[in-house]
Parts: sequence; C-alpha cells; structure tokens
Amino acid sequence: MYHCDTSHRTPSTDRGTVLELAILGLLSESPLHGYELRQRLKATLGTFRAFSYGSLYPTLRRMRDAGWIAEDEGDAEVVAGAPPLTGRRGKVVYKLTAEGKERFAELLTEAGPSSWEDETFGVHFAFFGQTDPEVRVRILEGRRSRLEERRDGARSGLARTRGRLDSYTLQLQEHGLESVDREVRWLTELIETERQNTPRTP
Amino acid sequence: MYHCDTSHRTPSTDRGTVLELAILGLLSESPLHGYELRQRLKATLGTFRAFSYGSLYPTLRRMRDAGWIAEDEGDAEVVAGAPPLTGRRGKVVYKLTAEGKERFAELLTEAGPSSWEDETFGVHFAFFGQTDPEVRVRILEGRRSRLEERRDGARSGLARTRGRLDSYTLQLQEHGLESVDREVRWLTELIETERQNTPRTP
DNA sequence: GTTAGCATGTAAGGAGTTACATGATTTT
DNA sequence: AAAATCATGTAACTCCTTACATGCTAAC
Repeated sequence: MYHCDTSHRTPSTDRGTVLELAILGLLSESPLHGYELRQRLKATLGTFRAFSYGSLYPTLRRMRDAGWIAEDEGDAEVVAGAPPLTGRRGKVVYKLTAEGKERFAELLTEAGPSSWEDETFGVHFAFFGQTDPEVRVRILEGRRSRLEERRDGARSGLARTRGRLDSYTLQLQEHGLESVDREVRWLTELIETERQNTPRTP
Repeated sequence: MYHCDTSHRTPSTDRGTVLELAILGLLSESPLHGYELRQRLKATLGTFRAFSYGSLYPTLRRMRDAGWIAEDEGDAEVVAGAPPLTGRRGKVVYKLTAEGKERFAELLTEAGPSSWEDETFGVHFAFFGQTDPEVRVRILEGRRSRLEERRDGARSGLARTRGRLDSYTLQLQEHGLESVDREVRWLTELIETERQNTPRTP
C-alpha cells in the first residue's frame, strides 16, 4: 500500500515550525519577552517539549523580520533616565502585529497532517481554546487515525515476528502498543465530549 | 537548583548515535544489508523510532570507515557470471568486525544518561538480552529517576499555574503526567523482576 | 561585594529528513 | 511488458542543541 514513510509529508503550502505556532499563541494572550516566553513555553507544553534559547531567539528574529511580531513600544522597562549605552541590553518585549494575528488564525484552521503529527499535535492542542470547534474535532480524528494506523501496522508486524523476538524486545513493543492504545482511548473520549458540546451536524 | 536544561548533557567521552548502536546490535545477530537492516530496525524498535535511508546509508559508510563493520566476503548474492557493470549495484552485506563487536560490548556496558534518555533508552532496552544484568538494572533505575524528576517538575509547575490554565492545556498536561506515571510503574515492575532473577547483593 | 537568577544573543554543529536519482528483481 | 518492491545512494535542507559570551539586577 504505502511503500515508504512518504505517506505523511508536510504539504508544500508552508512550513510554520512548531515553535512559531507556540510563540504566536502565547503572544496572542499577552506581550512577552524572550525569557518569559521560554518559561511560559515550558509551563504550557509541559514535559513533552522544551526549546532552548538557541532556537528561541533566532526564531523571534525571523518572525520579526517576517512582520508577525514587533517590539512593543509601550515598553514599561525602558527607564527614561538610563542611557542606551552599548546598544540594546534590556528586555525586548514582543507583541503580535496584525499580520501575526492573521497568521495565527490561519494556522489554527489547519486541520491537516501538520496538526496531528507527534511533534505538532500537542502544540495545536494547547491552543484548542482558540480553535474552531469543527477544526478541533477534525484534528482529534486525524490524530486518532494516524495513531490507529501506526498501531495496526505495529500489531501485524508483531504478529508476524513474535516468535523470533526475545522477551525484552517483546515487552518494549507491547508497552509501546499499550501507550498508543491509551492515547487512542483518550482521543476518543475527547472527540465524544466535543461532539456533545457542538451537535452541529446531527 | 538547576538553572537550565544543562543537567542532562551527553558526557564528553564519545557520541555514538542511536542508529550506530542499533546497527551494531542487529549485525551482532547476523550479517545484513542496508534494506534488510531498515526493516529489522522497524520491526525491532517498533513504533517509537524510524530511520530513513538518508541517514542509514551514510551511517553505514561512516561505520565502515571507522572499522566497525565490513562488507561480507562470503556474499551469496554476487552471481559469479554477472559482470560488475557500472561499479557496484548489488546487495552490500555488512557484518561486524572484531572492533565492531568490541564497540558494541562497550556500548552495552554504558549505564549513563546516554542510555536512559528518551531517544536512546528504547534502543538500549531492545538489546537487554545481550546486556549484563547489573547494567540492566542501573539503566532501568536511571530511566526511572529521570522520568520521576521530570514528572515532579511538571507536577509542581502545574500546581503553581493550575488556576491560570484553560481546560485544554490542563488536559494535555494531565495526560502527559499519566503517561509518565505509567512508564514509571512499568519500569518499577521490570526492576523488581530483574532483582528477583539476580539477587546478587542481598 | 559576590552569588544567583534574569535577560539576550551567536557560532558551530549534530542528527536526521526530504526529494531526488538510479537500477535490479519479482510479481501480475 | 508493466507495476511493485527490492536495493543503494546523494545533496540540500530543517530544526534544534551545545557551548560560549555578555551584562543587568536583586538578594544575602
């Protein structure tokens, strides 16, 4: 059926890294500077994703150059009296621009593979509060079928090779399968809840 | 306590990518060529890790240059009659060299962070059958405390920010925490089993 | 007055993917 | 003889980390 892993390719439209989405999302709540941003990133995304300053700051610059974010003018931290010495060395507070808001809104409507893959799903989910209910369901379903696909592939592969595998490899596989199953059940519950709250197409 | 994520750095000793370990492990069972290797990789590591040819073949070359693997001479596939036309275009079967076996044995005794981080633990675990029982326990314990650390960090962070988080972010966090908890329990069971089988230091 | 935490950044590089290119062999 | 699968490879790129470098500000 599928001869490689080319089945889930990022669509050619545009890239939008995970980090960009996360930054847009956090800044859509309130202006922040880099350091704060990283802490909120850890708090919002929890265990499953961490970003270093080495990727955060360059990304902020790129996004500024792209016009999605801008340095906040009403920057309460720039003390009037203090001279700007060696160029800038104070907080740089970023806020969303109009284009940035548009961009964020656009990303929130994306319900394709780029919203349900391992690396991205969590970030999309974290901003479900701002996502359209119908898009939410489509993302959850996409994620679920992606996992089911993977689980079934692993399951049948396991059935074929079970005999040849030693007990450790087997336990690893089974633990993996159970994890996936667990996430599938979680998603199913979420989908049901979503449907109960929005019985749009009854 | 820890001011960054610098707490878990790869030790300066040597790198040894995950893929290298996996290849050494698979070749230690039997000689294989690249394509086969990739399939066995998928079968052995299951859902949680996949490698493309774009990383597999260059790695094989590097390992050959390093002297850990060599092209198998007793290559049953090289048909005697067929001329080698445009250079090589047949199967290239690799096998471990003496240095490769040494290297593999060496990697199997490593019970440091590089054996229990997310990306590497699974691969180390997959070769537990060839790993010393004491090393096994130390890796399992290392992995467990790593997860507990992370979980506790997330838990206390969550306790601090719980009020401010919307329900989706919260559910994401909680699902993450449960997943980690589940893995911790799994590890605990494995550790107990290991201890029962090797009551070395009673 | 020095340590700890806040704050911003850069250069080098690691680990891997994607997309392409090619050809051999087996199946239909 | 066409299609699928087996088989090997490379170049360009992505995304992110590590390690470093700098300096400000609060607390002890």
